[in-house]
Amino acid sequence: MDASSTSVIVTALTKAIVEHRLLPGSKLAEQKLADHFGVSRTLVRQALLQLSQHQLVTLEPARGAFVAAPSVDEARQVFAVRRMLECEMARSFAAQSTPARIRVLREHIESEKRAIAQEDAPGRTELLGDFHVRMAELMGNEVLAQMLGQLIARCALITLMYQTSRGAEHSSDEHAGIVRALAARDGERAAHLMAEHLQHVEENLAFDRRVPSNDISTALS
Amino acid sequence: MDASSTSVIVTALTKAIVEHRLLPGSKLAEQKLADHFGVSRTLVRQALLQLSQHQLVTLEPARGAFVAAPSVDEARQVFAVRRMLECEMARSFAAQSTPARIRVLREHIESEKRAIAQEDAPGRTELLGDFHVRMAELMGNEVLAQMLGQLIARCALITLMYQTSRGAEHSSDEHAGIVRALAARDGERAAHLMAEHLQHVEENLAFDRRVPSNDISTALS
DNA sequence: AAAGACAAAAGTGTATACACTTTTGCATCG
DNA sequence: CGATGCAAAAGTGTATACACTTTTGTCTTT
Repeated sequence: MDASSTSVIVTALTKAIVEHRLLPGSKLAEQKLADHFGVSRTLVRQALLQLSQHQLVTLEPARGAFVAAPSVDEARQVFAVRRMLECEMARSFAAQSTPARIRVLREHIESEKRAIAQEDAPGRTELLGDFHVRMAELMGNEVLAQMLGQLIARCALITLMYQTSRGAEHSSDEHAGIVRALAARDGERAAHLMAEHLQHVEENLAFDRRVPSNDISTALS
Repeated sequence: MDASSTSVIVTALTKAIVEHRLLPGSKLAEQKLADHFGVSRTLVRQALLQLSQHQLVTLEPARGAFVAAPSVDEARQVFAVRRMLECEMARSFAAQSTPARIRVLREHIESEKRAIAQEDAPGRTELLGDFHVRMAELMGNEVLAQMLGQLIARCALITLMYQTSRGAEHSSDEHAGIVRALAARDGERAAHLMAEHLQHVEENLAFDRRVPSNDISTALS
């Protein structure tokens, strides 16, 4: 029971959705995807089923699969969960901070800065999210890392349409601040900065323009 | 693209796994399950795919599906994530505590006590886990509730084999203590009690006997 | 010309078929 | 007697077939 062919499709679709090459509400017809990937509908269905569990795709009975259009409300809930997880994560990280780990994070921030300088919007957003996943991985907790990965992919659907280049720079600077606190093993400060950071990212969302959408009811609401 | 037939299978298998009618390591042959549920392998495969994403089942390429046997290490990681989430959850809950919500929790604890008195092991374990899911639901955060639900089902695979009746009573008492703190809107105390509670549940695991298993390598390790 | 009905087309939901891999049991050989 | 090899059996992985639902476009009726 192999997932390799399926996971290729999942990865490709995830990337396309998160990078907004597929807009929220877009129909994902099984046969078209099957043709595109050169496989049968069977594998496409498996992939769509997985994506629906990751909340990147919604399945409507007998109508098919559509790129998810998370509501602002849903995004808020996701951010609330991220705050719960990530503030504690920052605290724990500080307690078990090592020079090697700090170096990894600093290097990651360098990549962020490069992507921002080059105005590489998709790469930028991906890296800004990956900073948080990287932290989770460094803590050696795969469960946490996987969970955060899903939560962050889920927000990416929303953040990408709102986040401006300025917001990106701001985020990267805040990452740097968090790493400084971690390096100083100041868990309280790290947790506090993380909370503020997520607050800022979230604030960048709700008070901005609406999202372009392929879904009629969303577009006209 | 309906999931209704599939979800019946998912629910049934989840229940069977969590209640330990299917032991960790058991082979889940597609055709046998298909015969049992009176459907084709197609739907069974969909269900197994979902269960593997919930980490209740592991898929080995070309070898099939097996009931997951989470390692103690994995369980620890799950508990670490639960502590992060649930302590913060308790704090937030206290801040927005209402008499109605407290009542729901108190009533839930009554059910726990009944199940314990009747020595209903599966029901008891389910209810003890549901207390935490119930809290998440009362906070109106579906994302959180769904996530906790998965985490808790995942631990159930391990906890059920270790938790003694005494441990169950202890847990229920600790739930009551948490609710008292919530009712008093004492967020700090609620968070602290929640941390202790999860600590206790976790401690009940690792230092106990090994798990009976159908999986050879697990059984002989 | 607008509304409704109906038929064709498109697309999903499930079952089945078939290729390929792993497992199992037996026979052969050392 | 134990080990090796091989063939049958069992089981997974993917494709295809077919039933049924939704959508779409046209024709009729008012």
